[in-house]
Amino acid sequence: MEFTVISSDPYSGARAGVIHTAHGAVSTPVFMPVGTAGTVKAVSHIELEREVKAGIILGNTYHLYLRPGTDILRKAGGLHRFSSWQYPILTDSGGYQVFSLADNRKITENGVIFHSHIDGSRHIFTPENVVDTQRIIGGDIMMALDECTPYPVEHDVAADSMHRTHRWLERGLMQYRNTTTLYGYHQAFFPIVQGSTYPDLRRLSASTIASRGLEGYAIGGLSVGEPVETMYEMIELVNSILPRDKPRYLMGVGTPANILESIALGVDMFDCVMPTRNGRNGMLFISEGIINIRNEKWKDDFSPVDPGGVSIYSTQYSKAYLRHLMVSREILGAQIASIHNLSFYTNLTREAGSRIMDGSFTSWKNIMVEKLKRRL
RNA sequence: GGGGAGAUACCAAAGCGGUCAACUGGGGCAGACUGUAAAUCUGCUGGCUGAUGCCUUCGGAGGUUCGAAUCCUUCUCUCCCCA
Repeated sequence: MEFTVISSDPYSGARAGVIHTAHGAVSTPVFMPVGTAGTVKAVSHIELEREVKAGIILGNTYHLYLRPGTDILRKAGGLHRFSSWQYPILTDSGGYQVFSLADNRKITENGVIFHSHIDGSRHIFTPENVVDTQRIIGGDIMMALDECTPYPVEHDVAADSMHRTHRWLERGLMQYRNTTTLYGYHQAFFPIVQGSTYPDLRRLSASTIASRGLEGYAIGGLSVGEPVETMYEMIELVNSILPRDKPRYLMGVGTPANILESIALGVDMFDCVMPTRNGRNGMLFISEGIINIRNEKWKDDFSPVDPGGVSIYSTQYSKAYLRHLMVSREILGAQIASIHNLSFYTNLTREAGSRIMDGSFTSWKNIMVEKLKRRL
């Protein structure tokens, strides 16, 4: 994997670049739709390619390990072939499930013991076997097993957790280096910075991880409930330490405004379930702000979902029709909302990239952030 | 013509003397959602009120009772069965 910074914004930390992977090049800044269980919910790969124009999508180790399971994935020849997606894939390690499935797991030094949310069966995820599973899934970028700490958390708890994540990184890295791809192409391995909202921990975590000489670096444990300003402070601090010549991936973020602000702080890669999950629940991110399409006020608004949208799904269907579909719980409603939101997100990061290259990023970003936060 | 059942809030449907402004569903309205246990979850849904509280409601009218959606009389209307 190769990353090239093409242009840097003179007024902020923003940069535009390209990541070259075995399954193609990805322009950054990039938004990566989340496809947890081998599918970006409600969106086919055809629409993902043609309408969303997604350059790379996510898969999840925990979920894919449980279903369909590693035997099937190996027989299929990896997730690309299994799901018929020919572009890059990044797989999360299951570290987020340490946070989101906190009631079903136990953390030990060796790894995380999960009780399957599907059938209750017991499974242990170690830094090593999570690499093995990701080798089988075959993502272009694999993530180290980390512990996504909740917020708020005591300093000493956050420190213990962070140090464990660092120890797990060493073990995962060893496994990564002692194993090889199963399908004939390179897979990168990204470590994850933790440290909650404590500057000293974030600084230590970033410098520890930056010293590993890897192909990209992720920032985890944010957008878990902390004030947004605190999140930005942590990003800025971490990015001042992470290498400039490698991609920086802010995990799980966020709103359109969050993404633009984070691009300004030097983040290159994003993923978030918001455009899909919130979309399925009626929240639409459009050029003028945020709307809840289920609201009564849209019942006779026959204007396009987003007149400023780039996808035909945004411009062809009316708000009134989409509201009808959502209120009636029709499947098409979830599809249109998801495709619209995702195309909005990918277009936003794409435009950020072109603004960085032509030097207009910062002024544009400042206007857009205010606009995109508005509730209509 | 004879016999029987029933009328409760937007709809359906509990309740059968006080703890009922009235269970529960649906519908409606609004909110939440940030590396997806989510096409999920939460709240409100007679009026006024920040809360307490107050006022008007259970087909209509009248009555019994300290007190009625609940008991009695009567009227109106629905539905079912037998002719």
